[in-house]
Amino acid sequence: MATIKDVAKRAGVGVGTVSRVIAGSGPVSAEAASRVRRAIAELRFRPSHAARVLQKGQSQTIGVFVPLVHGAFYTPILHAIYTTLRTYGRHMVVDFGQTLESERQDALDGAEFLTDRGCDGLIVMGTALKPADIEHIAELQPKFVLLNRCVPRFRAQCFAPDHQAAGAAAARALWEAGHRRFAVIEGPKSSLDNQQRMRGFLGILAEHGIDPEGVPHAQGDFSPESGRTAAQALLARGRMFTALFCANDEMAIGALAGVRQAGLTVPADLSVMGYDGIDLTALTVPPLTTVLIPWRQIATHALNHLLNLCYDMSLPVERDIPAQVLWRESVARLS
Amino acid sequence: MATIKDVAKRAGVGVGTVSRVIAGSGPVSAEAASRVRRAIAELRFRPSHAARVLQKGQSQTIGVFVPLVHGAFYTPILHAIYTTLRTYGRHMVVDFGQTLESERQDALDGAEFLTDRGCDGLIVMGTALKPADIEHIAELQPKFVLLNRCVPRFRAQCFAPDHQAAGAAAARALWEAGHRRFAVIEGPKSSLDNQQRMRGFLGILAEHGIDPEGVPHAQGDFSPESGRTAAQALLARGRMFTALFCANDEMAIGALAGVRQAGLTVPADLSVMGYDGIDLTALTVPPLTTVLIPWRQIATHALNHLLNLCYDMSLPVERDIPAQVLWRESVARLS
DNA sequence: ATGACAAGTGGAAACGTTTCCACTCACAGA
DNA sequence: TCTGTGAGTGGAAACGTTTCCACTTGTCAT
Repeated sequence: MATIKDVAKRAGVGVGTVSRVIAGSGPVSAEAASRVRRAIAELRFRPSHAARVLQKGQSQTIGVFVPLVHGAFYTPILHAIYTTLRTYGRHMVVDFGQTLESERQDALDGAEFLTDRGCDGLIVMGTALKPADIEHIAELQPKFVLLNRCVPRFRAQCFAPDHQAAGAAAARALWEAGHRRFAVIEGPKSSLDNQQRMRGFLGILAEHGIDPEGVPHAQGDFSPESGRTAAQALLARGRMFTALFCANDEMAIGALAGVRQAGLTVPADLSVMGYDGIDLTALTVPPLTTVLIPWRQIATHALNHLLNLCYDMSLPVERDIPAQVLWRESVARLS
Repeated sequence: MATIKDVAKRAGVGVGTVSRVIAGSGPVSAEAASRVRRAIAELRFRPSHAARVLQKGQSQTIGVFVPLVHGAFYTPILHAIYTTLRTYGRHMVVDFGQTLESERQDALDGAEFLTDRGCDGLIVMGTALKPADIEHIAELQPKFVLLNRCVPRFRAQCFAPDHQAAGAAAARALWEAGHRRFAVIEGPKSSLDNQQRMRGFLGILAEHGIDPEGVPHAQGDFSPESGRTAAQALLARGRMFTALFCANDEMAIGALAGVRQAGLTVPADLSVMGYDGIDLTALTVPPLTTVLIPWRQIATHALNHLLNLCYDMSLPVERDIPAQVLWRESVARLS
C-alpha cells in the first residue's frame, strides 16, 4: 500500500503539502496540487484511517449500540440514524446485543468496543440499563446519548417517548370504542419501558373502576412467537375479554396468529392492539390498530443532539414528540 | 487517557514488558506481570485500537456489507455472522446500502469504508454487482467472500443458493398440489437472483406446456408494500389464476394483505407462495407456504471460508445446502 | 573456572498520518 | 534599497502501539 511519503516523492513535494491537498487545509499552489492529485491517482493511494485516528484523535464516526439486530423494531431506527449521518458526511459503526437478557452486559461491551474504535460519540439504546451502567458508559465516552431510557443524572442526553402517556392513550382508545373487558401481553420484566406503558394502560382502566390485578396478563419477550404463545395461553384460560393489548407490535402480530389458531377471528371475536407502529402493522391480516411511537424522529433528534456535542454543530433538537393511536381494523368498535 | 508508557513508568518496567503482558506473548516474570496488571487497573488503561492497527496491520475485524438495514431479510443473516464471529473472538463492522437501486455504488463505497477501517476481510452481499464491481472490491481487499452472488473469476469465494433449483421446486410443489393457472410477483430487474428463481419457476411450467409469456406477472421491489400493490394490480386484471408465486416472503406478506383488500380469502380463493423462509412466515394469517433457503447456514459457511482465508484457520466449509419447500396453509391442495 | 544457553528485560525503530515551525520567495510600500 | 507581509513549502515531532535486538542475569554441564 502506498503511503503519503510515496505520494510526496512521486509528486516531488513534501509530505506536508500532500496532507494539505488531501485535507484542503492551508495554502497550496495549483500546480503542486495537481501534481499531488495525479500521484495519488497513479499510486491508488488511500490514507490510512488508523494513522489518522491515532494522530487526530477523531474519526468522524458515531457508534451505535442496539440490543438486537434481528426483528423489525431496531433496524428502521438504525436506518434513520444512518441516513442522517451520511448527509453530514459522518460515518456509523454499529454494535449489537445478543439477547434481551444479556442486554446490560452487551451494552457495556458495546460501549467499550465502539469507544475503542475511536467513535467520537455514542448512541446507546436499551431499557434494562441501570444508572451504574450508564455512569460506566459516561466514563468511557462522555459524549453519548441514551435512546429509550431516561436517568436524572444525564437528563439532557436522554431521548425517550412518554410511554406512560402512550399506554394511557391506548387504553382510552379501547375504552371509547366500547371495550370493557381487557387482557394484556407484557414484555419482559427487565424492560423499563414495558413497565411504563403498562402502568399508563392499567392506570386508565383503574380510573374507570377496573382493578388492574383482575386483568388477565401473559408475558412475552417482544418476539412474534412469544406473542403467539402468550395469546394462546390467555385464551386457554377462557375468553373473558374483548380486547387484547400487546406491549409491542411484534407480539401483537404473533397474537394475531395465536388467536386464529384458537379458531377465533380478529376483530369479530376479539380485538387486538399493538404498540410502536412498525411498518408491517399496515399489512397484517387484519391490519393492526396500534400506538404509533415516532421512533425515527426521536432517534434523529437524539442524533442531532449528539452531533452538536461532538462536532460543535447547532442542529435543532426537539423532545416530546407525541405518540398517536393508529386506527385500523384489528379493533372492533362495540359501541 | 493513559498510554502504555504511563503504565510502564508506574509499574517500573519497560514498555516492551507491558506489551508482552497485555498480549501474553514472550516471557515475563510473575512479579513484573502482576505489577503491570495493577498499574493497568489503577490507570484504567485501555490500549489504543488505532495504534494497534497501525502497527500490526490487523484488526481482528471482519467487515460486512448488506444492501439494506431495514426489512426482515438481511438482519437474521447479520445476526448469524455476528454470533459466529464472537465465538472466535473476532469483531464485526457493518455497512449498509441505502436503496436497492443504489446497491452497486453503495457496495463499492461500503467496501472502501470497511477496508479503510482496517477490516481483515469482507463479506459482501448483493445481487446487482457486475463483474467489474467485484474486481474493484478484490483490488481493495483480496480477502473477501460474496454472498448471494456468483462470478466465475472468484468462484471459490462465492456462496449462493441454487435459486433456479429452488424456483423449480416451488413450481413443482404448486403443480403437484393441483394448480394449473399461475401468476408471479417478481423482484426488481437488477436482482440477478430474482431472475434465476423466476427462470427455475417458469421452466417447470414450460415443461408442463405452459407458455411463460402467458403467465401474468407484476413487479415489486422486495418490500411488503410493493407486494401488496402488485397483488392488487394482478387481481385488477381479472382473477385468471389459482396460485400466486412471489419472489420473496416480504412481498408475499404484502400480497396476503392485497388479496384480502380485494375481498378474497387465502387460500380458499387464491393460493400464495413465498420465497426465502423468513421467520415471520410462520405467523402470518394464514401461515405462508414458502421455499426455505438456508440463508443462515450459507452465511456461516461463507464466513468460515473467509476466516480460513484471513486467519489461517481450517473451519469446515460446505456449499450446496439444499433449499426445501415449507408447506403451510396459504396454498390450497386442489387435487 | 568456563562456556553455553535460556529467561527476563529495556528501549529504539517503525507503522502512516497531521501539525507546527522555520524557511524561501515575490511583491508592495516606504 | 530596504523592510514587512503573506503565500507556498519541506520536514521534524508526535500520536500509541508492537517488534526486534541487545543486554544482563542465573543455571547447568563441562
